[in-house]
Amino acid sequence: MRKPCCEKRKTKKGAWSKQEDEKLTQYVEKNGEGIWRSLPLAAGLLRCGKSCRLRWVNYLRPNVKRGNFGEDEEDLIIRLHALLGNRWSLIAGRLPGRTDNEVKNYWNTHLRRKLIQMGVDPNNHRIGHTHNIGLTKSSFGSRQVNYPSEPVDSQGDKYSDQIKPLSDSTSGLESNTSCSGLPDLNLDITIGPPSSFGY
DNA sequence: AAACTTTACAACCGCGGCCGT
DNA sequence: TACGGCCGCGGTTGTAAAGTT
Repeated sequence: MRKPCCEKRKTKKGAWSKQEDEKLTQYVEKNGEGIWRSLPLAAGLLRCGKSCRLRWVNYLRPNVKRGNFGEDEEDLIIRLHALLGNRWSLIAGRLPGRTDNEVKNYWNTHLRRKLIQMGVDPNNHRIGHTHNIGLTKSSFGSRQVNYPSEPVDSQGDKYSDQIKPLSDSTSGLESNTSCSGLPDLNLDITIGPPSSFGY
């Protein structure tokens, strides 16, 4: 059994102070990301490396977008969740400036509830407990969200402009057949204006 | 105004996978 | 091939803020 990474040293837990944020930011800006395990000592922080990484990635990183999610982002998250399930890092990777933690939190606090209110099971994106595949929920707020009507093939072209196949392996969707039974999705999704979603 | 409840989100924890030895 | 260390991920918890009674 692996020991917790922070067992060796006395480490601080809980909310980060301004001073800690500044130390971490200065260190990462000077030395770059990586080697999280040794970073706290080098930066003069009484935190474990994982904690530093989380704080940097989710909060301090310069291009992190904070604040409310737009409607286009909401739609994209819902559609991606229907395709990918709880693979938050992959979903977040398609949302510039958003982190997996933020997407996960937003899903759990807002979108899950929204889908439930709409009568959609947030786990499988089906209406109620029927086994419909290929549902089209006619309203999401004032707009429409189309769920995938069937598993995508490797070309991924069922999702028109928003979801296109990637040519390289950096999509994070690495295998042809995922262990969860999902098809090879190989998505290349960008956020466009809501009107371009084709609803 | 106070007490209580709900919501939102930052942070922690444990596990699995990858990589070097 | 086996082992150990590290990183990243997803689930869960803690708590401050907002809302309600």
